[in-house]
Amino acid sequence: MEQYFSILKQSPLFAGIEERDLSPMLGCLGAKERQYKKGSSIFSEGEPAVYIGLLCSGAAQIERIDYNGNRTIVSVVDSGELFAESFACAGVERLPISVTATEDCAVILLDCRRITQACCNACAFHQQMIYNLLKITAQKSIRLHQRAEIISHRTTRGKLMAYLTLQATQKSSTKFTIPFDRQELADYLEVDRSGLSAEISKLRKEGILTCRKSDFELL
Amino acid sequence: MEQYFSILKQSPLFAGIEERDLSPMLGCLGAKERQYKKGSSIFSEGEPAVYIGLLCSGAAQIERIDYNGNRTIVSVVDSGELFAESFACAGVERLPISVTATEDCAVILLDCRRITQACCNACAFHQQMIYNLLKITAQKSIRLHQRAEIISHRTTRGKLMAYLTLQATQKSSTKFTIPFDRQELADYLEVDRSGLSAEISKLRKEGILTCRKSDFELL
DNA sequence: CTCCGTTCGTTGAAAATTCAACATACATTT
DNA sequence: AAATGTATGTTGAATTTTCAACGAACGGAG
Repeated sequence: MEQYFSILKQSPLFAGIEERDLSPMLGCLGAKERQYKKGSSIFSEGEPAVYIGLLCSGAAQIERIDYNGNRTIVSVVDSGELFAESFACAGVERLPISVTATEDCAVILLDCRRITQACCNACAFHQQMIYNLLKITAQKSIRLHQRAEIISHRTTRGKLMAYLTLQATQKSSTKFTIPFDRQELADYLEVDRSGLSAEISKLRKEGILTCRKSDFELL
Repeated sequence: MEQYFSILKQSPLFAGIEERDLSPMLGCLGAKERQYKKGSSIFSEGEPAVYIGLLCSGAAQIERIDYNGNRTIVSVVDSGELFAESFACAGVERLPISVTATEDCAVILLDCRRITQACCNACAFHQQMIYNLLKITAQKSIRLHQRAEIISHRTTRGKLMAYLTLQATQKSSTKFTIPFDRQELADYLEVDRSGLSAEISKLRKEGILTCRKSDFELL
C-alpha cells in the first residue's frame, strides 16, 4: 500500500491530512488494494454500491451498456481520481454503471460506511474526509453537467464542437489530446461513429480544425 | 423565517438537527429569505456561485439557454429541495445554469462559505450539515446520471419511454403526473416538441400508454 | 358569449442521423 | 514480405428528426 502514498497524498480525498497519518487511516478505513488488467471490469452494473474507488495507476471509464448492446461512456477516470463515490455516498442499493479498466490499473477500495461513520481511532480525520468528499462529489456533479451540456446539442457537429471547445478551455490551449479513439468518442457523444468521422472530415476541410488520431487542434 | 420551520426541519439539509436549534443556526449561517414571482429568475447563468438555495414553497426549474435561444431543462426543483448546492460547494466561479421559478416561490439563500467554514457559535452543527450536504450532493449526482441515461437514447421514442418508465418506477405506479407540459418535456428530453407530440400519439395508438395533458398511464 | 392567447396534435418537406458495407492506412505477427 | 487485425474514412440508402405552418381544443378575460 505504501507504494501509492505519493498518489494518495496528492488526492483531494486526503487534502489537509498529513502523510504520516495515511497508514493508520487506511487501516482504520479498511482499505483494500486491487489490480486489474486492461479491459477487465472493476465494478459491474448491478453490484452493491458500497466501495469508493481510488485509481492509483492506469486509466478507466465509467460505462453503461443497454439491452441492445449500445455502450455509453459516461466519463473517464484518470490516475489519482475517485470513482463511484456518488453512488456509495448516496446510499443507492446497486450500481447503475460499470467501471472498466482501459489500462492496467491499481485501485484502492474504501468502504464508504467506514468513512461516513465515525470510528474510535481517527475521528479527527473523518470530518476532514467528509468535507473533502463533499467537494469532490460537487465537482463530479459539475462534470456531469458539462457532459449533459455537450450531449444536449442536437447535431453531431454541435456535440463535437461543444466537446472540443470544452477540452480546449480545460487544457488552456487550442492543441490537446483527447482520451478517446473514434468509437469511444462516438460513445461519449452519443452519435454514430461513421457520422462522427464524416463530421470531423468536414470540419477539417472547412479549416476549423486539424487532427491526427486523438491529437486535435482548433484553428 | 419561522413560518418555514416546518419545511426546514423536513429538509435533508437539517437532518439530525433539533428544531430549537434552527433559529440560531439560520442567523449564524446568514440565511436570507427571498420571494420570486412565477416566471422570474432566481439565479441567472453567469452569476457568482456562492449561494445554496432552499426552496420553501413553489416550484422551479434548472435551465440553460444556448446562444441560439434553445432552452434545456436540466431538472425540476420541488418544494423542500436544495438547488445550486453543487456549484457553490465545488467552488466554481460562475453558475453555468439558470434557476427559474415555475410557480410563485419562497426561497432561503445560504452562503456556502458559512457552511463549509467552521464558525464560533454552532460548530457542532456545521459538521452535521456538511455530512448532510454530502449525501444530498451525491443524490443529485444520481439524478444527473438518470437524466444522462434518458438523454443518451438516440430516438424520441427511446427518450420518452426511458423517461416515462423511470417516472413509473419512482412513483411505484403505472399512473403518474409529470411536472412538464409538452414543450417543457421536449426541452427536458432534448427533442422537437411536435415530434414528441407525434410520438405520444403513436404510442397511444399502439396501446402502450394513455394520457391526458400531464397525466400518463403505462399499459 | 365572443375574443384571444396558449397548448397540443397533425402534416409534409427539408435536413440530419443511422446503418451497412467497403476502402484505406497502419501496426503487428508469422 | 505477406498476412492479419484494428482503427479510421467514405459513401449511399433508409430512417428519423427537425422545422414551419396550420387547425382544433381549452380556458380566461372582457
